[in-house]
Amino acid sequence: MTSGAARRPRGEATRAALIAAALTIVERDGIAAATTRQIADEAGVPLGTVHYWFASKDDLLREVAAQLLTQVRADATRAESPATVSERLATVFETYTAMDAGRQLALFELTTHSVRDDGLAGLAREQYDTYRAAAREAIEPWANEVDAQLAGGSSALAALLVAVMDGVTLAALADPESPAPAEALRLFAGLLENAGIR
Amino acid sequence: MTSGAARRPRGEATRAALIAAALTIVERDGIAAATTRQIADEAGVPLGTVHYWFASKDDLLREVAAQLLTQVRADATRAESPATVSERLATVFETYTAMDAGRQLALFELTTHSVRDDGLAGLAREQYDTYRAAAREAIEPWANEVDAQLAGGSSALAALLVAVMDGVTLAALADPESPAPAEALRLFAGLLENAGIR
DNA sequence: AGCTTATCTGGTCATGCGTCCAAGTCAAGT
DNA sequence: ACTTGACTTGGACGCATGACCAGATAAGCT
Repeated sequence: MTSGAARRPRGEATRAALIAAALTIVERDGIAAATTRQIADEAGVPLGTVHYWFASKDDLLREVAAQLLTQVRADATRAESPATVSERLATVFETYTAMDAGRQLALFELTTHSVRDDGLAGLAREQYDTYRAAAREAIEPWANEVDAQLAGGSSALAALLVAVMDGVTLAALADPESPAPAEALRLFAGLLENAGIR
Repeated sequence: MTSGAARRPRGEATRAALIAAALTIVERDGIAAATTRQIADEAGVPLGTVHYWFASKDDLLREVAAQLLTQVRADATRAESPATVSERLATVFETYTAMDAGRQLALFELTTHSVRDDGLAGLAREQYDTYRAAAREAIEPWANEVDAQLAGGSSALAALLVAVMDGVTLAALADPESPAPAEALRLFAGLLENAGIR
């Protein structure tokens, strides 16, 4: 990460490093552990630098959240298009579970934190808008089929997919040993096929 | 002369009051806001009392979690038995949404907090065991039907119900204006009926 | 009565927090 | 060569935090 860019204002690199460091800590240790000191330490810069580049800690947090959502979008579009919905569901699930557990937790923490804290208002909504958009895009190939056969159409299905993935992920985080999340997901795929979606 | 007002020792009542106060704060302002001082203040006792009754803040937190789970169990069993699964689903959803938003958030915070913090290890697992048990109990009347028709049986259905409710609830918290959560739930009920569960 | 034990209380401790600032550094522009 | 302005730095500020303690008080027992 130290590679050149000598022509550009060096400062921006520091700013980016701080965001990256904050992201690392949020994923590894949680939002609560992301203090200004820890972040500065992780980035290898003195404490004072943090407040030169960010007016407040919440400002930094907002940038971290934006980066997190960008990664979610990237992960969502990266998955290829399998033949059937249940295969698609399986790959999406794999993408989720392959994702670092810390990042999964961070996304949940981000939601609750945003709902509680006025300083981060609206962030949770953007987060779930992003989720639903990604899901809608993922089922795009079956859109016509779904719209014809399912109440609420592909929009409702996208929302349901997000809900199921969220619930399954959270349950898997809470109890990694339990087979319940995987079973639930398999059942859900069966229900979809039952409804004529494949 | 120190201010008189010699109060009589209340014993265990003080302990219970502290747990109740902590619960109030956790639901109203979040786990992060539940500091020992805030709790003592809410309970109307001096700060020192907190550490007389609880060895550490985590100890108090554990009691709060236990109380929270007890309430969840009570809410789950309180609901009456409707005629069909989709009606049952609707009443469960109402129970969830009727629940204070603060409490819903608190339960999610509890999960993430427990997974992150070694001091509260195992709590999240107990939480989701409780959820699944409640769900299994809720669909008990249809157990035979479900076991015969659905892959994974009523155990898998219970897990899926929990996942859907969790996901839908979280989405509703993140964006109270959006109709997506309700749509998703309606679609899910339709999928169940499609599978022959009523 | 005195003695013992449980409960309560105000104050103190070290630590960590977000924020701020005055002085320092250094490359680019004149 | 000198000024400018972006960038960096170490230290400081006031406040909140979890934990702890020695002394005060009340209740129960002999």
